[in-house]
Amino acid sequence: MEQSDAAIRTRGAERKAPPTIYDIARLTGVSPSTVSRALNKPGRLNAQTERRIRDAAAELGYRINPMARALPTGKTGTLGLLVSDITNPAYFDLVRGAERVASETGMTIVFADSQESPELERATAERLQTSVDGLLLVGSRLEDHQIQDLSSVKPLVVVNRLVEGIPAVIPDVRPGITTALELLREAGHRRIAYLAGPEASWMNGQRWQNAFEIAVEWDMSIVEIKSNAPTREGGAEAFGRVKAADVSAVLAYNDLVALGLLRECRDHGLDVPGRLSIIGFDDIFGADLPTPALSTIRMPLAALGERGIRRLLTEIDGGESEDESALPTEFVGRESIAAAKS
Amino acid sequence: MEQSDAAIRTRGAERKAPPTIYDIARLTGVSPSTVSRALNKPGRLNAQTERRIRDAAAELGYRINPMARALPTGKTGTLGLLVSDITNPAYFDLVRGAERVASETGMTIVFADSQESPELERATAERLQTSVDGLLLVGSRLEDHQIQDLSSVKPLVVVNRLVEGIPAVIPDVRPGITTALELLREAGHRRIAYLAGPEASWMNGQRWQNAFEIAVEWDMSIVEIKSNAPTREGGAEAFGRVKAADVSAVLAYNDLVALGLLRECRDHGLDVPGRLSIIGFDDIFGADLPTPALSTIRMPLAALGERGIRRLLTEIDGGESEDESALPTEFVGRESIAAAKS
DNA sequence: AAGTTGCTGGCAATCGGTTGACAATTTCTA
DNA sequence: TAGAAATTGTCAACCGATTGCCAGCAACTT
Repeated sequence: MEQSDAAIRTRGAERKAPPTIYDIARLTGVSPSTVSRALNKPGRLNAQTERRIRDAAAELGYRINPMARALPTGKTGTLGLLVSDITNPAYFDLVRGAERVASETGMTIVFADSQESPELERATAERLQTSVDGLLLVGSRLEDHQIQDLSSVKPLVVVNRLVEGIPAVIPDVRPGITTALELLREAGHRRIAYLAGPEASWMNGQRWQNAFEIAVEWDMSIVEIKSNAPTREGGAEAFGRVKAADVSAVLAYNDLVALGLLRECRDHGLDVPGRLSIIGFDDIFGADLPTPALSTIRMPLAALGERGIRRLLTEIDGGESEDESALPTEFVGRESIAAAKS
Repeated sequence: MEQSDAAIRTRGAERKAPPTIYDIARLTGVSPSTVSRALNKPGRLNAQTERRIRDAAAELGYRINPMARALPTGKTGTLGLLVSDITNPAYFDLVRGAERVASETGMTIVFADSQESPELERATAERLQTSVDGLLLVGSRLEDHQIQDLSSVKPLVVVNRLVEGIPAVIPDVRPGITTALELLREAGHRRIAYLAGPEASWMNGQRWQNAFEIAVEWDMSIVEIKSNAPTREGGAEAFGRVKAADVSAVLAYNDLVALGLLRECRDHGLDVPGRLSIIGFDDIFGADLPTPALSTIRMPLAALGERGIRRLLTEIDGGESEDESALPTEFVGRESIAAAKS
């Protein structure tokens, strides 16, 4: 009974309109523009007047209406963050980093994902652009010119991607891969495979490219194996091809793929790391959970998110920040690698 | 060289203002209000005129300015989604579900987390409220009256929580817990523990309450063990207390805690499930990864997200939807439980 | 033929802030 | 003490849509 009464009360409650600067103006006997100045241009007004207005605002519980402000200024106080797949744990830390910087600077982040679909990505990006001050594209699957087009509308920064003329924040995968391959070589591995990610992913290209160069330089044989999706399912599904490739170690596009493959190996009785060593990328949540725990190349995700937002903010301010150096990656050794069977 | 040229070109580009209805009006020789009608009130205008205007809009690449529309209508087309901890994989599916419904209905979701801090949650909620049409509070750590206060400002729906007078979407944990305890009892367990979550979590109360009732009914002894945080660290940290409690099975507040405890057991040589059975809640990403794989009580996360948003939308429309039934949970048996040592 | 009705489209006010220009008042300078 | 300079607050236009009201016109009634 009480419950339903309360329900009616709350639902029926005609929510009173929030106070505006006009209310404050009336209460303090000044004009609305004066209120606006008191709140936004400290020092522009007489100190007493400003005090009086601020007090009144506080008393009324005034909150600025972002929409109303956005109209004349064109600034919404919102940033868009678009990732390729929200269910990839790799984005946790990145989002956290981005969020921290944003809230420090009083910005709000709108978070969306494109579910690995370029078409959906473009549509979402365009939709977001109408209501944000700038866009952060993480691991975009769009083509260069599409990104450039978007960038001509509103400030835009890419993460994990390089596009001509577009400000970017990227990691340097070289150190991590170098350490990983070094270890493999020392452990006697001579034939390795790279289990690929999406072709549209720039990051995938980087990882393959670097692994390739280093392997060649060190006289290890390396092959690229396709996978259908950068997910655990995709990794599991590639098991047959990996097995057929007759390699002793696999570098997988990311930890999801690596975990999928790892599990499939176990289910098929293929000993990891006894007969096959597996290395992933990202060091996502859960990489340390399986037995054997997954070795991986850790990306500086939080830093990528932070820098990405910071870069976007200076871009919005029209600032001329030079490109910063790529953020280093790091190999994380766990149990999924061992010496190659001779 | 090319790169820096391009950089200058794009950065220096004075981005042209996007087209407005005034541009369309000028181009087609009608008044702006007519353009507005053509675009929003199909049928209100002469079919030919409408066609002409729509074509012109398409040609100019017109996109409505949500801010400008929000001012007179008061509708922003945005919904706020506030979770307690963005790094909890349990929210994946929930967010995905919410996002799907939102984008189906043309709404944008603003996603934020409160990092388990009630103070931050309140502040974030208030900030969001100024720019959204409604708020979805998932696993809120606020007190009832705080939620009621928020609800008096803008439409609000809670998920995983019940507050008097506030529309809610919740799961029914009973079936899952029942099955789990049934299994434990059949396996000979007589002394079990519940490893608690945050006191401010309503869901924690539910899980404990139900487990308690069922255990008592079935003559199993049950104790509640505190944990400091609903994370893997929190679970690991509780190991000592669990061990000291001399129980043969643990029901943990969520999978994160369960995974933390599981790992700590392994590291301390305590055999799971040989000497201790462990069950979590949520069935998050990674629950199946460890050895032994974690048994858990799965929550209908995607459905919670979907229903939450749908409920919020009818709330915004002022619709009088009655409360739907709670969504059932389901026990997922994996390797982390076994017969109790006699 | 006068009156009704229905369809089209324009006018103008409005949402809640921001900001350049300016007037009124005070303070400073010589 | 007159005149210049600095300070303080108001006016009014503007951002880009939405919408109630109304007028013009054609078709339809009776």
